[in-house]
Amino acid sequence: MVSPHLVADPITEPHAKRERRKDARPGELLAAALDLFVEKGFAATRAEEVAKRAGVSKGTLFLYFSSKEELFKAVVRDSITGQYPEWSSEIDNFSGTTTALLHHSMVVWWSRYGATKASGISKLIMSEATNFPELAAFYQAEVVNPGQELIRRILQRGVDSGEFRPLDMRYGIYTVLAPMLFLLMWKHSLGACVPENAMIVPEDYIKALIDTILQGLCVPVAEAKNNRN
Amino acid sequence: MVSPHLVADPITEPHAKRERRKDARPGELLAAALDLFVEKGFAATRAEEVAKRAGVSKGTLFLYFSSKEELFKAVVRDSITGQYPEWSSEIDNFSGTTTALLHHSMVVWWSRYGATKASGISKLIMSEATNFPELAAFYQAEVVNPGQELIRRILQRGVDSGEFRPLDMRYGIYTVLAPMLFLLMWKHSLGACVPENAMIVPEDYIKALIDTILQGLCVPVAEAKNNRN
DNA sequence: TACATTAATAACCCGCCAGTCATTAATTTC
DNA sequence: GAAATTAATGACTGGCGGGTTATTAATGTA
Repeated sequence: MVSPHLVADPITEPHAKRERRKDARPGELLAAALDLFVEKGFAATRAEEVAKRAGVSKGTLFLYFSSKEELFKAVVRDSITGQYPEWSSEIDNFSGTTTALLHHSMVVWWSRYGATKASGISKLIMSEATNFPELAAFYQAEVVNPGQELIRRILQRGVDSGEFRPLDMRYGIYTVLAPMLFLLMWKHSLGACVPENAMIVPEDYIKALIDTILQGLCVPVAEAKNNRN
Repeated sequence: MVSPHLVADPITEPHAKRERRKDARPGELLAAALDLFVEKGFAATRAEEVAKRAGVSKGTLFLYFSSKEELFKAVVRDSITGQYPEWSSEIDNFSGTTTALLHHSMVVWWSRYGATKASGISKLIMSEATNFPELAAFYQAEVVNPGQELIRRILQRGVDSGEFRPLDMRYGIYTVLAPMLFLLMWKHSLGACVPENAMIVPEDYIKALIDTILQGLCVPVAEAKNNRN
């Protein structure tokens, strides 16, 4: 998680019973909640188990967060939203081609988000949005909309420079977003239960993906004339 | 669902109490289960509610399906797996270009599966795979593997004919699969809770997608020379 | 040391739900 | 139309889990 712990992990370094540590509790509870939400989903995560992992009783959890939903919102704010400003300025300051920027952004997004525990939150939301509409609305407003805006800026940069063909931005962003979110979903769903031979290697997937996104499946018209067999 | 009902919908045409209709019950229970699994997911669907929607008591449900998991497997076999033979032969018999075949397949897949209730099953599995590993394994074996094989055959046809560039099939299939499954996920998750302006229109999404898949984002090298601005 | 404050606890409440089983009654058999 | 068969029922069980609260005890204050 993002928030710094004020003390050592309560699991590895157990404390005396009934120790009073008001400042440290929220961070420890958020860390435990992130772990369990990602592992089991929102509905299937038990408040008591979150408390236990954080080294406190269930009563203490509800002392710091008024409900399971509020706990979840706090986890999202703690582990996702905070990264946007940094990404935004990286896009602004990038000096290479937009092709390189796009490539770079996808690889970096995966290594700094997709490959981390926090990405399980995105999977959780897509999984449980319809059962918890308020959480979905919260996520749409605070995570999805700002995130899509970042992609839009990258693609617009390519169109403006003449590198990319003109795009309907309303759907163009999904050219990038859809395969990346699919990879994320896969990693946290079937990818976790699948036989060796059906495994996706994220780095290889992204490499193959970028190639197709940029050039398409078709043989370029110019080459096609020479290669006809 | 696919299986034909042997009698009219028990909801719209209620029957006398304790009517004995052994032949009709399984189909009605499968239909009710599909509705509710798609609407609420596997874990959140209540056996009693399935029974109620099918017009029977909970006891009767367990008379025909030994557990909730067996009920789910029966729903999958009833509503998805049955379609594969037809799709397979359509691919074999298609006589146009592979570009046209790919386009056609994606549109048809959406209209005959993605846009229907049954597609909610795919969303459900990606959502709950980690909580129900046996269901995930079942789905991987009976749905995912055969489905990916169909896509592979389409792409290989294009490579063989010289229309498509050579592809690493291990990842090439995801060029097609990922955006389509993302659309499906979206429709059944955030897409169901999202404001008007963030809505995805599947037909427009697919149109934009196919264009990019085939040609890529980049301006073709040949044109780029003329268009430089 | 005595008292006040409050962090932390554990028992408790209440509603839910997968799966069971004894009972009921519709249908079949003779 | 009586007996046998079996489809269907609904009450019941056992366990779970979000949230509450009376109680306990750690810490601060004087």
